[in-house]
Amino acid sequence: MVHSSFLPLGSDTLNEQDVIAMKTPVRSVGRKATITKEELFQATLNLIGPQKSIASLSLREIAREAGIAPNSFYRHFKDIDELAIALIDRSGLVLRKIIREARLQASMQQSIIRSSVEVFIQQLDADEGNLSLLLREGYTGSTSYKAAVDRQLNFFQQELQEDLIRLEQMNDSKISHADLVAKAITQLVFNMGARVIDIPSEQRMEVAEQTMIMIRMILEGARHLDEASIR
Amino acid sequence: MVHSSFLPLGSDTLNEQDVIAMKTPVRSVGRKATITKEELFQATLNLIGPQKSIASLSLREIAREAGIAPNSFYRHFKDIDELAIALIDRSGLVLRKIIREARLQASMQQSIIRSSVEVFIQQLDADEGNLSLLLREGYTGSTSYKAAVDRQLNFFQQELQEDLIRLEQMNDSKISHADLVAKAITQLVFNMGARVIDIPSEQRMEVAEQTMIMIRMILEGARHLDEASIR
DNA sequence: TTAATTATTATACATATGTATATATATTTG
DNA sequence: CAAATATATATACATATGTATAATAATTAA
Repeated sequence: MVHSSFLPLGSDTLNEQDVIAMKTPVRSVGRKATITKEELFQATLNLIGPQKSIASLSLREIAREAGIAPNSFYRHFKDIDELAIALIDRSGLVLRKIIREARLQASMQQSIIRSSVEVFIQQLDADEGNLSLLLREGYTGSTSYKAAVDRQLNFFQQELQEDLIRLEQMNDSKISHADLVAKAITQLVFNMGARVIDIPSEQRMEVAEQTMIMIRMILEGARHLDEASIR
Repeated sequence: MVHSSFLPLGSDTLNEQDVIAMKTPVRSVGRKATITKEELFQATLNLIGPQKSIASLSLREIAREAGIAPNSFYRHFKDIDELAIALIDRSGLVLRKIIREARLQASMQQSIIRSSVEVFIQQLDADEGNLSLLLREGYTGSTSYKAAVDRQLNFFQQELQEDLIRLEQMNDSKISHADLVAKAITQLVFNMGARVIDIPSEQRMEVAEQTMIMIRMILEGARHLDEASIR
């Protein structure tokens, strides 16, 4: 728990507890020791969710959650947009961890499909904040948000493409349009993530299974595409 | 239905007449003659865009754009959420027109792929407001927004599935998992729409071509999936 | 230590918001 | 045509927001 300050600033409307706490201030009136960017990130992650995008947050809201004065925000970010983009980049790191873990499992001769999808969903539980942020802001958000998300998705896609080529070579088969295959799979997986994010875990696996079948279709299709007539 | 019965709110599900009936507003001195729901829809569509979701709009903003007093809003909708859901449903109509047109072209023995994707993009130009709304609110927005969008996407998916089955029968081939094929295609097409929405027309066609290849992969894959070993 | 610098908070203000209440004006009804 | 009703506007208010300015406390430099 990083965001909690010593003051009950959480709500605007004071309750009895707050009033009592004010009689014996545990914190010096002047100032909090230090504010880290990470605290502001965490506060933001606490506030956003499947329902609430970054754009819908106010500066004061974030400051309140972080337990700092509104103006202190400016010492760290120019405005919320600047924080948002930094946060998106940060979430991209989480994502790359996922693909790397998936790659590890895939190179263990397991299915790259299963590992990708399952690790993705797994991670969704563990670190919901980061991932949901990425998923959402890719569709909403300003142009610069989208660009930031796109940058991160490209990492995912790129590493996936390399895996695909490597695995196909091992299997002595060859797929056409490896780039598009990687792109399509990325889209489907992220779409899955977006839809799965606010449903209970049990139902998630069903969606995951469906997604795996879709991915199998794409892979099989890519293998047979040359032979197929173009209509 | 929760609406008070004396209000001329019509039905929740809009028909095509409602959409077409866009009256030009007549301004009188003291007061506006009548405010139609359609005017509020239009005002909202004017305000939102690739950058701005419904959730980010204020009631006063919409009223201002519609040229009415803030309080007049309440005569037509309980709050912005109610308007948003009605607007999503309305946009679904546009969508269904698209799939119908695509189906028409497909039954002309043209490729269902090409017609689906091209008509979709075409429509994106003609009626950007409606469609982008649907695309965006499906990922952002409250749970009820998502549900509303989902409802509309299911129409698309359902009709597509029927087309697929019919076309495959005509070709004497058979695909497995027709439902998943329809779902995957729907996802890819909508994803395409979301990405394409704020880029110039020339570049759109490239993304469209890519999407068509992806769809071909899925179709080919579905045809060969039975034979393929499940790994 | 003391002075200088930096980070944080306090106060303040113009502006925007949702909505309650009251009033005015169309439209419908008798 | 007038009364009744439905519908739009005007006014008002409590509250929230971004941010400018000033004051204060912690940290660093001297």
